[in-house]
Amino acid sequence: MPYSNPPEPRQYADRVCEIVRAIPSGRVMSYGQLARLIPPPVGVEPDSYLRLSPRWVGAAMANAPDDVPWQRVINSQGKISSRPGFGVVVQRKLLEQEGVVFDARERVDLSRYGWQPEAAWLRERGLLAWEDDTPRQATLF
DNA sequence: GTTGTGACATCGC
DNA sequence: CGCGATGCCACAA
Repeated sequence: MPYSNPPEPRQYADRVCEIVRAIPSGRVMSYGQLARLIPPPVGVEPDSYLRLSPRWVGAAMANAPDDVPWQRVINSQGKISSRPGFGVVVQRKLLEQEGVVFDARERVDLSRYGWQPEAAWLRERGLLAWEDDTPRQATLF
């Protein structure tokens, strides 16, 4: 499994955190969804980017500053991804305090709690907001 | 130099 | 719908 890092990990993480900070309380985004808003760094092929970037987002969350609502990032199945030394219990509790409801299978209904930034907000920051959701070569990292 | 192991998504059964 | 395989890397100890 490709666990490579982005060309400029810090810069990439900053972009990720900027988006996560914008997620409203009580809403969630998936790692992949988040990644697809950020254009592939120069030198990274779009298909490689699709394959690798969700992990990069995860890595960014692992080292996120305290002001980043990391609990609002979950996986594409609507479930909390467990990490070593930090059970899913804490994250679930934080989300429930924000009003997020989990079903019997520990899943969140993404069609209900999923969130996506406004197109204008994304444009201002050089992020992607195309309908086809295809990552493009667009940024200078 | 080796080894272990990561906050994922997608596709085929 | 669930489960397993795939991707084939970087970095700390």
